[in-house]
Amino acid sequence: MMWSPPQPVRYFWLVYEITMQIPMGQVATYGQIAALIPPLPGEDPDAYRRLGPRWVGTALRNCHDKRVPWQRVINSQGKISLPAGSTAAETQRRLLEAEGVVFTASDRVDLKHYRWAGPDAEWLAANGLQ
DNA sequence: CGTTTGACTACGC
DNA sequence: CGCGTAGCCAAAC
Repeated sequence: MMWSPPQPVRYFWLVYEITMQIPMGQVATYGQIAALIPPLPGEDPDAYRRLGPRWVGTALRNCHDKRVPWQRVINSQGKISLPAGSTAAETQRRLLEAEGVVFTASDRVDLKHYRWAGPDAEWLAANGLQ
């Protein structure tokens, strides 16, 4: 990868764990997931804020675990971030539509309607977050 | 050694 | 809503 978080393994693992919490038919943004992962003591909070969303994308790009519903993670504009027109992007859209997610005429998902509210406090506590 | 490039965002018009 | 811009940073060219 071109750049990586201070502790790639921990970061990637958390991205996968969090993504697996997203319910079918709902979506989350890269930034939304990044915001759930706090820097460890001594790590640069600023770097997490600036680069977190990128790291989430990198983590999902490198994910080979089929249990992870990577298709439910899209960008802050409600659009698919994979290269437009690519087979990968088409696959993501097809998977989401199969879950009931509707795309607008501008190939966008209405985040107001489909955005995941985030993990509940119980899950966060059980995973040492917040 | 300068430029391009990524599964990102926020912001301006 | 569509586009451009800036911030970002290390690897690949």
